Amino acid sequence: MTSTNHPLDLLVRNLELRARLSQEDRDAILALPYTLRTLDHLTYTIREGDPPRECAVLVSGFAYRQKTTQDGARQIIALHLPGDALDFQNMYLKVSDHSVQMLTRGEVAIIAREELQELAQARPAIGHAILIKTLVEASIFREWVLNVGRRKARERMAHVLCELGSRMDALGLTQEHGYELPMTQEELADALGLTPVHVNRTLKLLEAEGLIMRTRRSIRFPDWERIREAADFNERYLHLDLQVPSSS
Amino acid sequence: MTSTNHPLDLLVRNLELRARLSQEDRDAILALPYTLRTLDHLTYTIREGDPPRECAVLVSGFAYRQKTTQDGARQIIALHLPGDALDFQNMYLKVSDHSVQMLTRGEVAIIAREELQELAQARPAIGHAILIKTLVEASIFREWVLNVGRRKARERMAHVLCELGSRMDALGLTQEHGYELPMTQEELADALGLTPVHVNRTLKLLEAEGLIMRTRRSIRFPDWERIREAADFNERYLHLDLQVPSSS
DNA sequence: CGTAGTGTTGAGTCAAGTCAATGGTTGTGG
DNA sequence: CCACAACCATTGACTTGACTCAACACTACG
Repeated sequence: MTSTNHPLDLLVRNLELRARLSQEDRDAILALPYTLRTLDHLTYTIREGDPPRECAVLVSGFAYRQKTTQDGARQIIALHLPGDALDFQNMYLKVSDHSVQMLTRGEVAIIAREELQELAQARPAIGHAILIKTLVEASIFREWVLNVGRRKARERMAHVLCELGSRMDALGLTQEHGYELPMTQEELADALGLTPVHVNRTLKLLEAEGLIMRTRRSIRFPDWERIREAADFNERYLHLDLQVPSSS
Repeated sequence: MTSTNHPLDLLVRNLELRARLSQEDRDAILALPYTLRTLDHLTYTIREGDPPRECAVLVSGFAYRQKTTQDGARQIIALHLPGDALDFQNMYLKVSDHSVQMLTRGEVAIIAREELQELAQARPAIGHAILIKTLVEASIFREWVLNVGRRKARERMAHVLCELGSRMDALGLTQEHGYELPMTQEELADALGLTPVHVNRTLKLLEAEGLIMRTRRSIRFPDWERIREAADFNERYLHLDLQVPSSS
């Protein structure tokens, strides 16, 4: 199922969605030494408390960021799609403050932290692109604080479904406003700050309202505008366009 | 009340807590052109939807980041202390995805976005320091997702009180584990994803448990270890030490 | 000394959680 | 190919943490 392309191709395309790269920049990224590895569901890429030594780039499959409280409650902080670098948030810090784990089985390209840091320093455009990516990730964290802090279960659920839809769409992973949702209801609960039981009820509610259609793990939106509104979803925070400041 | 020092001194010291700067770096920051301005409570530094043109550095007073839902519910995403740059999160993006507002009256040094960006590019150590600061801010966002998503009101409240205590302590703004809490209960509620009424009850509960002492807006912790435990507070996520990777 | 903004308290309601049982799917090994 | 096991989804009955509404008290400042 691996494409015939270079595994880091997705990363390059992902960075280029947000920042400009020259041909040399692209080539330099593709020239990075890496190890390709297939990871199972639940495999950790990094654990809270560990010093980051490498940066994993998701080639296929999905992953998430996660923190837990003392008494074991888990909160999923972010979801990651193919092409995402999983460790930009960690690799410049001494100790990781959260864990990253595979949401599905998938492939990962592992790059040594120093290699990536040197490249970012040697090629400012790449360093800039990485900065932009981390800033956009931070923006998503902020939206999640709002989502979990101030929206009710129905809107909250609709909101993550919209976010995933938009982000998958930007990567061309959707089929007519529908996609495979690679999460169990328990995982959804941990992303939303709810219980699995309530997630189930909320999904059924959205379904009864005609806002979503479900078959097993696949989600479709019969009317994007309607769910967008129900979710209070505004994709501005995803910063999906090229981040070249309007110079004036 | 302005110190006789350079207004950007606090920023330099703040950056140096996390990254190494040379004397030339320090001087270069202090040589930045800026405008000093006194802002009242609730004045916006930047509004969601606006293009960032400048970066405000907090010289005195407090500020916060904020987003609101369609129906007007507000969530405070982060709190800022003197020395914090309020717009690192925005200034490399085309449009701001959230607002920043003064929590108290205070002074702000305003620097043009391009000036700061050019400096960051010309002096890699400064660029690196800015990157580290944004990464630490992102770490705090993540902890807030966990706090709001998975902790009950009592722990949640205790947790922000601890965070503020720790951060103020790092700046030398506390007196024996106590500090002036510059927020109304309504603002606290918006930071915690609760209602003002419940904030009031939760504060009284913590007080009754002997975990905090209050007089008007001032907070003291009779027993830091006890509240730390009650809050499930681990300051790792604040990355309070110098972020030089353990090379091995 | 009056007024506006905060803080405090009580009573009643509701969204979401808990507990517990039942049903469905998928994958695996006999 | 079937049967079982493990995991996941669904549902109902009940509980609870947090919200709402509403009144009242305090404090600071003009």
